[in-house]
Amino acid sequence: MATLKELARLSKASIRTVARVVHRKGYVGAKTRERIEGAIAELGYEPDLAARSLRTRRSFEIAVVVPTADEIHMDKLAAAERQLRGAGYRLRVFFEGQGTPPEWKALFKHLHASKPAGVLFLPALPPAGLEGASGLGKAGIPYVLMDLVTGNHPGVRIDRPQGVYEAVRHLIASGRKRIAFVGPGEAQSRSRLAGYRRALEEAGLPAIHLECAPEAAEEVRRLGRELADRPEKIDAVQAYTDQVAMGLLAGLHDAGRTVPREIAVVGFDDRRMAMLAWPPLTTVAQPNREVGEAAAAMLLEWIDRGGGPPPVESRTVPTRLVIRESG
Amino acid sequence: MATLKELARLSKASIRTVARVVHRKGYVGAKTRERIEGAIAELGYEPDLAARSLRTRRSFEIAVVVPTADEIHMDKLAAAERQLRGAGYRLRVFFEGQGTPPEWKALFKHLHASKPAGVLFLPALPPAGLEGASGLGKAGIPYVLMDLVTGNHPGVRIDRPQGVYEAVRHLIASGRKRIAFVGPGEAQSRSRLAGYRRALEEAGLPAIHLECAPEAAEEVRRLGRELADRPEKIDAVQAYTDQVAMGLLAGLHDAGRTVPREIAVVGFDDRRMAMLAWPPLTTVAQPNREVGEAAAAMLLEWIDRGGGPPPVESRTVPTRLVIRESG
DNA sequence: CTGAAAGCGCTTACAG
DNA sequence: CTGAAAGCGCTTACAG
Repeated sequence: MATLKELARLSKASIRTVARVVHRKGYVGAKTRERIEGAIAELGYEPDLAARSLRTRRSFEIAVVVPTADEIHMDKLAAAERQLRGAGYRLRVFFEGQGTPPEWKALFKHLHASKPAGVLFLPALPPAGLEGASGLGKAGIPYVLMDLVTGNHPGVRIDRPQGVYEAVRHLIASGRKRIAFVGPGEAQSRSRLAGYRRALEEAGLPAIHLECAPEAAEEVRRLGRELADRPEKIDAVQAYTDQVAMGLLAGLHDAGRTVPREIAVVGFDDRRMAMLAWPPLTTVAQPNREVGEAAAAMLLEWIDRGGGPPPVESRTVPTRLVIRESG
Repeated sequence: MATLKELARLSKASIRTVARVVHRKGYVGAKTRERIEGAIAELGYEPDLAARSLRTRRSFEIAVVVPTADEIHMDKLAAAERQLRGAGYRLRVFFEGQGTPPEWKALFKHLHASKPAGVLFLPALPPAGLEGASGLGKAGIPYVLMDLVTGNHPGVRIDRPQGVYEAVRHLIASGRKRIAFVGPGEAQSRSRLAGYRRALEEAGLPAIHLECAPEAAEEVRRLGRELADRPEKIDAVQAYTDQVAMGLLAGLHDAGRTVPREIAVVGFDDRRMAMLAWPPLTTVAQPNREVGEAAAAMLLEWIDRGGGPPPVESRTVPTRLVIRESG
């Protein structure tokens, strides 16, 4: 690969001057500049990032910690990468806790030692990861959480209450009166429950929280089978995720119920499968692209400030109700 | 961060000797070694990769090109990363062609210039990417395709014919006689069709290829609606992907058909949603972990050989029939 | 077996 | 405005 030295020789200028052109700063005589730019194009020069980081002691690497590699999170990451790449950074990914138990200690030790320009944490980061993230911040390594749920971290807040609020309002507007929320317990469902309860309260309708483990497909399906026979006379469900919604649909179909005529079902996430469900799922879409772009922007801003204290504000991005056929 | 120099000072040895301990090669006196190892632990030394690659002119980066970031491909990548990380390499990801049109030229220019230790290509790589990959190989940069479909490339071949063969055999064994294949045209479906046709021929049953664009959800659903009324009297379907299978299921349900009683449906991929379909989808599972591990192994092997010509052999990994309720 | 030294490509304070 | 030079941390051929 071409080096500054070769560039200098070819264009009969000093390394110093070539560097000026490469960095687009400092005055360089018009003719000299022209020669140098010609040489850059001719040799296809790209600066050696290893040398640059060795010299400047800064890195152009953004480390990305990926606790779960599902499509909605990868869409967020793809959007972030676009921005970050444009700003001259590269993404280095660490899958952690998939297939093998996570080794947070080793990972954070490595991150502290390799000093990336910044770190991006994808959802769903467990407590051990959250703690490690704080440690990075204290050590002056900027970081951003792609899904800020709780605690005092720089991150992007996905406005779940608002999306769920809209979804439940939509159910109410279409005449539903006994709307259940199906998902995990209070702690994990907090933000969705907030929107759910607000909509119901405004309409003077009762809240019905049916708990289930969202990953337990069989359990969710069974719940769906029994849903229509429950004493609460449920006529609609806001599910915790699309996956829960799909499990409920399966159970409802098992029991011979018609969706949405007897029971409406609304999901959350808008995965690609949502439109393939039967009936196609009405759901609250996560704004993956906006999340990625907002996270990238926050991280770049903190990096450009040269480390220091974390940004005070987190950004909140809205969710969006997507109406299909299930509710 | 600690440097070799500090380590040398702390352990009263020369840099050369410290380097020996770090690299675990060459003889070092027992006492010296002990002092040095103590110092390494105490300072939490991790070598500076920028300096190392600047000096050795080799990189410890594996570039990963990601044309589509869906969960099954990310599972493959996660498995590969585990192996590669263990061997001292880091993954640098490039999402290409998601959200913005792909810029293959710029990407490959960058890859040639930055000389990663190797490059991993995830499915589904379009022709422009394939061509660029060959170019890397010719320039001495090892690469592996995670899903080798066609052409002469080092890569992992997913044994689709065998999985589809098993699936169709399973359908035949359960009494199906008019088994259709639903998916895109000959070229794209070739490997699946091979397994499909072999099973049918062996049983003396007719092949029925119904074409559809796998991404066109509405079209697939319509096809599903009309499936049972077709002159071919179809009683089972092998779908191109789980997504096609789900679309067909939706259409079949629209038309009031019972699955699998009237028509059995088998998918391909075993996405996480497959078990959430109604009825839960019988499908052919891609061996994501094995694919990732095989790809990593091939890449490491080529890297260790120090570039040169590509490995002659591609590896083939088997697929696996997962029987649920839809067929 | 171990030490002193050169040099990878870059950036940048210092001269001229 | 532009040139010569030092040094980032590492590896490694060369001495001793």
